Amino acid sequence: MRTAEPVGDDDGRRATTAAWAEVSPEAARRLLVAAVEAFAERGYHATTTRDIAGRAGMSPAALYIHYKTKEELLHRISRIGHDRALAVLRKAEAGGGTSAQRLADVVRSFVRWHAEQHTTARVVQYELDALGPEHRPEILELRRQSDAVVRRILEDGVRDGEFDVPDVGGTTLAVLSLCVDVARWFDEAGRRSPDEVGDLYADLVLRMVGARA
Amino acid sequence: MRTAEPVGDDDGRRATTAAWAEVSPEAARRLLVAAVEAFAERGYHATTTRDIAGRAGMSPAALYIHYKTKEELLHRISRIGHDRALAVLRKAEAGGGTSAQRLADVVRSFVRWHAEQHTTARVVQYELDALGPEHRPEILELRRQSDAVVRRILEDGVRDGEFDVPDVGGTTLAVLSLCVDVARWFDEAGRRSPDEVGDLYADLVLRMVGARA
DNA sequence: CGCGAAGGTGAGCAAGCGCTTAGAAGCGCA
DNA sequence: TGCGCTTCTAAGCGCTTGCTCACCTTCGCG
Repeated sequence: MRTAEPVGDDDGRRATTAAWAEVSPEAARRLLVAAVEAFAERGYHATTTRDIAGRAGMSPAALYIHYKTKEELLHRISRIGHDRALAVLRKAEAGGGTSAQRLADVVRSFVRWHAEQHTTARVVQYELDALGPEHRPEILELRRQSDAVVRRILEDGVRDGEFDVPDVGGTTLAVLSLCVDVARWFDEAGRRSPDEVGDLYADLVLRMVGARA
Repeated sequence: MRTAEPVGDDDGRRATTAAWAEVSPEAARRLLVAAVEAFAERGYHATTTRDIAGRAGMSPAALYIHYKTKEELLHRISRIGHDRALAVLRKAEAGGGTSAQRLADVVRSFVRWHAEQHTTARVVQYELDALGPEHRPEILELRRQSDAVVRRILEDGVRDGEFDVPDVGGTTLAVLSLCVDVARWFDEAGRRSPDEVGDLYADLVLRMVGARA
């Protein structure tokens, strides 16, 4: 049940704002954060430019000083969000260790990111279709690189005998689908913290690939 | 500009149309099938009533003879779709056998349904937020009943020692999330058939709960 | 055959949409 | 102080949206 109507200044909002600290100038950042929240809450198509500007405390016209179109906002969000998610994956992959350790690290941090940044992640992962045809391929390429990270680790694990995975392609799909979908259902008012979900999912995925716990 | 022909009459369309055979009169069914396809393709908010009517080969006004609003269409689709998904789950659960067998059957048939009816499932599972406040609770209740089926089997399996599941609630969430998300990525032109995905996922889930294969 | 109900249409309304424009307000700098 | 640049606003344009309305068919039935 929701307590405060608009957008409470709770942890979620702070986390969202902090994550976009690099965007400047400040007005552009405020608009972008407002857009992330609105898109995540209602979806891209159900969000109006007036709503975004209103959340940022500005007039509707102000939006067009910093962004050419509403779709450019979505593209910027998508681009930065995917970059961040991919960076999280790659950092975990580079941590080293056995295939099982790397897989667990990757899943744990990827899931934690999707839980902590579930507002951003929801936009990034579920509003892809709203991107224009000139921006979509770029984002799809980033997604393919995320797939490749997971697939690589699964292949490593199979090769060195750590994993028992009959269908590497299908399992890659399943693992990523599982992780990404966290953004849809995660609720920061719920019982589980991002860390807990990350640990749980790392364990579940290790079991899926037949690694020894 | 507009070709009177709706979308391609491929397998997907036939499966979708057949699934709604019970809806009558025929014009109402055609509109509903058109709405399912449009909502799945573009999302509820990006779909116009003119688009729906056009796909059904009718004028925009005809829609309002059979449905009061665009939202009523979504509600009807959501209601029937959730009923169907729940029926699939319950039938598999009632099949009997060990906890592991019941879980495998449930996952296999639930996933197969989400793959075969991925057009309907996409609407049912991902356009929930577009429902009005008077319809949403009814649909959420159906979803809770789906959760309960999976949770029940996990609890049974833990009780009789077949499963090793430290966090039943979290694992229930993960299993359902995994199955439901099939609707998002499944592509009937892709490499895997609904049966194959169902088998793969049943296996993955058995591993997740630590059941002996 | 005449008739009323049911199912369909073309035209169009009010509201809301993304986006633009004219001009005001604040700022650093001569 | 006055100038030019950036930032922001009030007003509103052209268009699309969900939906309605007056009217036209079609058809079962006395």
